[in-house]
Amino acid sequence: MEWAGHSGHAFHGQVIVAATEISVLSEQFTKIKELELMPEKGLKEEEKDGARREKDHRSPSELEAERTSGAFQDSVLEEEVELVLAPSEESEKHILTLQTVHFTSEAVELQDMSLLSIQQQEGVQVMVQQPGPGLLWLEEGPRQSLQQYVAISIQQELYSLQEMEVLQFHALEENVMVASEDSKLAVSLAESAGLIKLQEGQEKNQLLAERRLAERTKEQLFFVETMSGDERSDEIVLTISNLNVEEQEDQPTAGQADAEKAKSTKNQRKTKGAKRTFHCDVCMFTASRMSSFNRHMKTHTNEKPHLCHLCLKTFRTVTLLRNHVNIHTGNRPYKCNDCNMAFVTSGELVRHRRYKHTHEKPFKCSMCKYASVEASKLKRHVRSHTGERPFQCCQCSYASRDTYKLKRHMRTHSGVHMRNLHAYSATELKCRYCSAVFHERYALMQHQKTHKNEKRFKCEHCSYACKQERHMTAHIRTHTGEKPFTCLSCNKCFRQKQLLNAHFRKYHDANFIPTVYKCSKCGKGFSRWSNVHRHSEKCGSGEAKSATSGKGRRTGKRKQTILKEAAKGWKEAANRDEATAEEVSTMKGEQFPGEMFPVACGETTARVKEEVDEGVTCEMLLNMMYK
DNA sequence: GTTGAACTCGCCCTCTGCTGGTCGGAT
DNA sequence: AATCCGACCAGCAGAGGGCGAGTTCAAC
Repeated sequence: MEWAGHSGHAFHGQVIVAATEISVLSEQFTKIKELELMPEKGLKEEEKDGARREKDHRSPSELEAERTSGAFQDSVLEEEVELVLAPSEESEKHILTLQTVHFTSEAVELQDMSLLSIQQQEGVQVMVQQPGPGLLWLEEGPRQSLQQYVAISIQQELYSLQEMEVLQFHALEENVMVASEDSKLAVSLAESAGLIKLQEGQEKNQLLAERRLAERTKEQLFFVETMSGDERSDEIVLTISNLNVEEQEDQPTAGQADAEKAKSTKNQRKTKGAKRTFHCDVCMFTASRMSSFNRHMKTHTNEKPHLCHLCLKTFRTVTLLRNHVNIHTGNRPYKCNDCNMAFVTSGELVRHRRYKHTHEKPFKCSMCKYASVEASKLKRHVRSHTGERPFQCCQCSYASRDTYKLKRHMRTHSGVHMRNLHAYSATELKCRYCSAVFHERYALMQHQKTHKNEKRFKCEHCSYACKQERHMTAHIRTHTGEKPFTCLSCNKCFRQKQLLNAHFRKYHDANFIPTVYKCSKCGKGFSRWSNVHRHSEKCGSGEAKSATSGKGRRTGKRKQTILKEAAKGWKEAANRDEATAEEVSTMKGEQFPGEMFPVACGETTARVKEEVDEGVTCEMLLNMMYK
């Protein structure tokens, strides 16, 4: 395994190899990197034409680079360095200790290069201590398990992903039967993932340790992944997963043709009998096919190689890019037959038709009659039953049942709310009740509340005080004698408009029937309720009865309250379908027949009938119900 | 490996109900 | 003169509809 950096930096790792003579120039790695820019293509080429042909297409400089690398590899054979990559327990993840071994040779052009050997220490994670690029040494240990994972953590402050951008592997493709030096494939670490396969049949120049490995195992398949560590650890995690599942019989040799390869692949699977299962090291994902596994692993990366040339937005797949471009071009091939709507995908059209036309709602609530077009809507709805509020406001105790409500709520902590209430106002905001001045509307409102129930308007001519300015205005006229309201019929003048209105009704309105309040004991009539009350205390009758225009026994205000309450109850009953609209409409205009109202309202109806009784028509009630 | 369908997530919108403040008319 | 009450408005929250776009999966 080789690591190569760019921009003159090199981080060169070699599988199970060490050397005292290293003559690898950074620019050679740059060329390797160029090859790696199209790893999939390279992979395809190799799979199609074989490793040797792929090599033959390389430029002379690339060949030179490879020869150099080969020389390096040859040389390192002379001085083997101990390395350990010893998987043990099945499906167990190991953390390797990285130790550094410095080169002593003066010939090493990469002066900062150091050598890393890896020793397994289960559960222990040791960081690289010294800065600068180095060699990563891996040696496969006793092959005991079906799946083995090795995670190597390297502090990001020492080696950024950019510095380790290029990672060159041996055969990377599933079931690729060639894993010779010549079939090296480049995979960018920026892609975060790649496969390395070590297997039987290494060529002469293959690394010694690889030979050891091959001797012990006929096939080793590693999945190598890099990712940024979390914010706290600030490190790069290199995960090497040994995907070798079981020893295979009748395995084809490296020199077989493509047709043979496909056949052999089938044979392998057939021979194996059991299906391979690929487990994602990052999440719980498993896949039975390598292609699915690879595709899934891309979801853990930010790799989006497909660029929209119109807005420079990038996408993971060609399909996504194509859909996106359709948005630019307005190309919406899926048109609704029932309206003029059109969509990019067929799924959107189906959903649209369910919402607008077919009203098919496959997702039904088990607790009520609610049904929805989409599962997410049902999930959201169920929270209204469970009371679950998983979205907590970070600034107050409010929690919402969905993300949008929380977002909308957050506006009360800023945006609309803040601008209206808490924004600084250059103009002075004066208190309407005193001389206080504020520059924030919220502060003004809070201050003005302190004036509530305060008789802040005080007469300068007497001790009179009141709460409202309009009352003070009327009072002042008692001192000034001003009477601005004149009766158009008799020219009599009044200080208040309402006094003029009362005068007009009493003396100039022929239809006006004055309210008479009668004492329930003696029947004496009064024009004001307060006079009846005062009289009844002397008369000993207790409660006086209102006889407003002879239509009721309660005061108008009390009757209104009763009717309002009853109307509310009836309306609720009507909403529960206990009274149809048709039934209700037939009541209109009729004298109050309580028995015609919904049975559920019987109690309320009876009370109203008792307390309000005659003079109340259904129309009056219905107007209250449906106004 | 590609592709399309199904699935999923997230955003924005409307409708509705509740609450508090203000104002003017009624009592 | 004092108080009550309804209309109106603004702000907020609950519930649900509609759709854009990303992800997963299986067939080819």
